[in-house]
Amino acid sequence: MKPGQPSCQNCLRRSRSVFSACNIAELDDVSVTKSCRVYKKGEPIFEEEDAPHGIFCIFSGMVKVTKLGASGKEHIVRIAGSGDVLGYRALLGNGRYKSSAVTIEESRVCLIPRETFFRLLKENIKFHDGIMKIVCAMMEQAETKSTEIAYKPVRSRIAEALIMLDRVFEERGAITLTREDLASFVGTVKETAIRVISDFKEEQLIEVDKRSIRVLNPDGLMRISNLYD
Amino acid sequence: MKPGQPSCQNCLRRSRSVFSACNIAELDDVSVTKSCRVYKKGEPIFEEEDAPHGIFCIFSGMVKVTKLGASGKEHIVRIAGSGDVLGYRALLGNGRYKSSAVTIEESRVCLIPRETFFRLLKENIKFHDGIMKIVCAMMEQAETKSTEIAYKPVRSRIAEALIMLDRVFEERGAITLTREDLASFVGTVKETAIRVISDFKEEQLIEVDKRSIRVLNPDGLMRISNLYD
DNA sequence: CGATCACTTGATAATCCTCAATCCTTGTGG
DNA sequence: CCACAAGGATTGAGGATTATCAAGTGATCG
Repeated sequence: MKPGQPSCQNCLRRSRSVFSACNIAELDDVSVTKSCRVYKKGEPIFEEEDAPHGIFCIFSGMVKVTKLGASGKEHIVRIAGSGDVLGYRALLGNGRYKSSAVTIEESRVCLIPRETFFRLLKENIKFHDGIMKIVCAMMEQAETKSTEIAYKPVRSRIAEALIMLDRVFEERGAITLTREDLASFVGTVKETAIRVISDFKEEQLIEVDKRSIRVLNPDGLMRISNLYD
Repeated sequence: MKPGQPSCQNCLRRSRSVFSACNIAELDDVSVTKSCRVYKKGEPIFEEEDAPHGIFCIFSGMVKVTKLGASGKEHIVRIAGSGDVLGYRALLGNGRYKSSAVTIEESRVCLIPRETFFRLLKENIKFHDGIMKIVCAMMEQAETKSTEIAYKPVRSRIAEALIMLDRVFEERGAITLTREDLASFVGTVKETAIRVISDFKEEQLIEVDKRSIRVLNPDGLMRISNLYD
């Protein structure tokens, strides 16, 4: 393990990550070959059309995965946190990144080189299976998302996003996304997001303190999310 | 091979499908274990929340893959044709179908049982790799689609869809989707789709004959698709 | 402690959906 | 082979939703 780098063996989120499929020797392999660094808030980890050199694993912090949409608007595809991996698709699909990853808070992120990744993939069936399951889950998520953007009104989409983000930000105790990021996560503009959020506050569904949103009534939000089904 | 069933060895689309990675013995395995049948136009092949028993391979015909959206509207996730496989995600992800597949014309479809599928997956690395690439490509496609539905106007989305469908319907010589299906493919309603299509006809970008649409000026459509980027 | 970034609000306007009525196409049964 | 039923396509009017623009106020950070 290189100096100043967190070891995979001691990674708090390991049990909940794909690397839970790896044995000690394999984790050692990863620890020795990876290189980690701290990204400041707002710093890009990789960008659309870059060529991949490995997969990234988030040790701590929060990252938004984005795609550039029409008229330069960025669409947030998903929010990734500690224990999540990024950039596997470009490697597996043998192409370039088709999205960018940018930290939304200071984050410590490890880069596991492609050779190590493919070695694990080949030698550890459970790891391979785990990656496959992630890709399938993401595919499903993306399809669901486009269906929802197409046919659910903004109010419902924001209600749903808040429920989902509440889980992602669980350990933070509150959702701390800018209104703009929240908007681009559900496919709308910040002004609209602001209005809906302030409605939800009125309706006591959430509690807002500056930048942070706390969900008070998930069932109520869930109902709104499905109101127009 | 069971009587009345097309053999994989002679499948016209084999060279362009994932099964191009298979050798004679493997194709034989598939041919012997699969079961094929003809689905009438509009007949479902599988439906959301069904449990998967294998993967489907389209021998001939056209199939729409759909998801149920808000207020019962169906969203067409993609259009699959001859040589395309369906239903792999539910098997790989170890879950149920999260979308439905319905024929949009009479189609001959083969069901390859899960055991055969997993056998191929395990024993043929190239096949495995091919499936992985498909899943990655579909994930990318879905993410792109949600970004576009979020930020591109209907006119642009329809322009783009026509270009893409033109390839899918290449051998038919024209795009033969109902206005309603085209609408639900781009995430709008049939009336809006009809108006945009008739604009495109006015502008000589396409040629319309009854139900079928022929693209005359792909570059013009491409320009419209990217107009608001 | 100023400057930058985020948030808020209101007015206005564009886009797109809904509803309703009508017409055309296609396929089917007599 | 014709007639009619059913499904698909079309058009127009009206209205809801959501985006845009503008003009602030409040927060945060070097």
